[in-house]
Amino acid sequence: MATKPDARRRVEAGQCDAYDPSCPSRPLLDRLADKWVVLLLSALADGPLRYSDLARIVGGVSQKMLTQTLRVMERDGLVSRRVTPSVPVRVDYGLTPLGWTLMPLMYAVKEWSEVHVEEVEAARATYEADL
Amino acid sequence: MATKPDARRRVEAGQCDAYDPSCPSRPLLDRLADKWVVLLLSALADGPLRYSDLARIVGGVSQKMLTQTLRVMERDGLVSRRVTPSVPVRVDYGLTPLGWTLMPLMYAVKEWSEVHVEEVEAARATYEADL
DNA sequence: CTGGATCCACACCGATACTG
DNA sequence: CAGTATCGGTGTGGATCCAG
Repeated sequence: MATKPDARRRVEAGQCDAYDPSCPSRPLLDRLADKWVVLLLSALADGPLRYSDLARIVGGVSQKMLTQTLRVMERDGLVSRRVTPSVPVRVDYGLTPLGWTLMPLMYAVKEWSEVHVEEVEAARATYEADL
Repeated sequence: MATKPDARRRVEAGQCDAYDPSCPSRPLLDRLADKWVVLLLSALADGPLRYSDLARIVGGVSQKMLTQTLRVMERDGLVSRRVTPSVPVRVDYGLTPLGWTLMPLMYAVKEWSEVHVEEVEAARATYEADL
């Protein structure tokens, strides 16, 4: 718990600003602002899931994007990967403590799109009509 | 205020699910899960801003992406665009009531990346080391 | 079952030049 | 000031095949 106060101090001191393209938080934000990251973190909200479960829950995701996104999230310390060396092999993905702090935000974005999609569609229809 | 209860009912009934690629909320989520959307909505948290202000605050954004992203957000009913026909012309962008409900979520994501960037960098270093 | 590897079309996006 | 238009490199991402 030594890095969080430091980071918070840097943020308050304006030393870490996602508005600044040279700040490390910018590429991080770029990785997080991703459709699959939002859906995968949301899917893991209720506990660890197997690779095939994630592929089933998150519809339309290709094997490539599923594996690729999980790798990046694992690399960033958001999800943990546990391999059970059975035959066939079994792999479970779960949220790390760090990923657990991000999940609610992503879940909120997913829910927002579900709840407000009709309002957005209506706005789009109005915009088209006024064209 | 008639659409919101309907939408919420549809969500609770499972008729609107971002996990389903054929649900309209999926392409919406895809548009929202964007670096520039997060930064622009966050930038408008303190009130309307001019085009040039947004370009200055959100570093590294090209004219093309700035205009394009603002157009999509306007079309989706997230931001309002008000033109003052002076010379030279002045354009102000602000959050709509709908955009105002989304802004806190995006702002939270931006702040998360700023606060936790060091932890993520540390996780990445560990991942590289274990390779 | 859980990927890794490859190919390739396409969309994205930055740079640049130009305009009311 | 606030865009529009266009071009071209680059990366994304789906499909497919293969492997442990």
